Amino acid sequence: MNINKFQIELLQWYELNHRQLPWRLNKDPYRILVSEIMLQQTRVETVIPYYERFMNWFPTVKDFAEAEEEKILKSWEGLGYYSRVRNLHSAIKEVSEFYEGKIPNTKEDISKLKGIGPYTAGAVLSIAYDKPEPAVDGNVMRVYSRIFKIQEDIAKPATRKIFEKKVHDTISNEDPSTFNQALMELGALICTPTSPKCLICPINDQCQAFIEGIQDQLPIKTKMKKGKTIHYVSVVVENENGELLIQKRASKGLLAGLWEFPNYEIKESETQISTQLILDFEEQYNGKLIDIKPIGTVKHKFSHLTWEVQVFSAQVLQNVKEGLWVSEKELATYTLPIPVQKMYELYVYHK
DNA sequence: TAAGCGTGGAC
DNA sequence: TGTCCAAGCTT
Repeated sequence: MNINKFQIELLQWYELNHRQLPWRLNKDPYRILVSEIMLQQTRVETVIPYYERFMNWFPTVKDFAEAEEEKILKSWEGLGYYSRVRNLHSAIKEVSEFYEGKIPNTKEDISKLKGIGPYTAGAVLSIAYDKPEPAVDGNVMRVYSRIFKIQEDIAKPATRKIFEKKVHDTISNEDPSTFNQALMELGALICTPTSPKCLICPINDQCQAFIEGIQDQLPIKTKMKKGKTIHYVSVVVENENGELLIQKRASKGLLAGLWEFPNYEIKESETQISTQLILDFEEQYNGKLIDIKPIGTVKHKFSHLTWEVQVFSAQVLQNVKEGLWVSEKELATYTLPIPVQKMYELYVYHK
C-alpha cells in the first residue's frame, strides 16, 4: 500500500465530510480530554447534550477541580460507567495541583492520571497536542482490520498492540491530530460495523477486505456471554410529611455512590414477597411499614447482568432513625441511576 | 487475562 | 424480545 496516498485521501475526505461537534471547536486539551472520557463506550448523539451541559457547569480545569462530589455525579447522571467521572475528577484535581492546571503533554505523565488508558492518552496527545501517537479504539480496529485484513480477535486485550504498531507505521506525522480523528470518523460514518458504505469509501481501492469482498467478515470479534438475572424487592417509602426514604449505594461496584430506594435481594422462587420485604426493612431501619402496595416491576439490563425488581410503595407513621428523607424537590439533586428513576416513575404514576 | 462496569439505539 | 453494540479502563 502507498502510505502517502492513503494519508492524503483520508485527510481530504475528512476535510470535506467530518461532522461539526462541540469538542471540535478548538484544541483546548481539557475540552478534548472531557470529550474522550465521555465518548468511551458511548454514542456521539448521546454525549452531545451531556458535554454541552458539562462545559457550562465546569468551563475550566479549575472549575471542575473545585466542584463538589454530588455535582460531578449529577453531571453524569444517565450516562453510565460512573467511575469515569470519579476518575476524571481525580485526574483533573491532580492536574490542578501538580501540573499548574495544564493537562500533561507526554505519554509518561498523562498515563499516570486515573481513568486515562492507552486510547485516551493517545487521543489527547494527538488531537490536542499534535503528537504522532496512535489512538486505537473500536473504530480504528474495525477500519484497520479491513484495510489490512488483520484477522486477530479484537475482543482480546493483547490485540490492540498489533493495531497500535500499524497506526504507528501509517500515521501522518504532518497532521496526526486530523489523521486520528479521520480514522475514527471514517469508522463512524463509512466503515460501520454492519453494512459498511464501501462504494463511497475514499480508500476502498486500498482496502484489502473490500478488494476480496470480505468486509462483512471483519473485524473478527468473539462474543461476550450475557450475564444472569438478580431479583430484588424494593420499596418507595413515604412519611407523614410526604418525604421519601433514599439510601446511598456502596462506594465500590455497580452504580457506586449513587442513590436508591431500600431494596433487598430475593430468590427467584420467593413467595410472600411483601412479608419478606417487611422483615428485611424492619431489620435494617427498625421502622414499621403500613399500607404496602405492589406498584409494578422494573427490569433493567446492564451490560453484564439483569435486575428484576418488584417495586412496592408504603408508608411509615413514625420516622425511622436511619436513612435519608428527602422531599421530591430535594430528590432531584441526588444522582439516581436509570433503574431507580424507573422505580420512581412507578411511584409517581400510582400516587 | 477475563470480568466488572451503564445506557439507549439499531436491527 | 434478543443481540450487539459505542471514541475503554481498572482490577
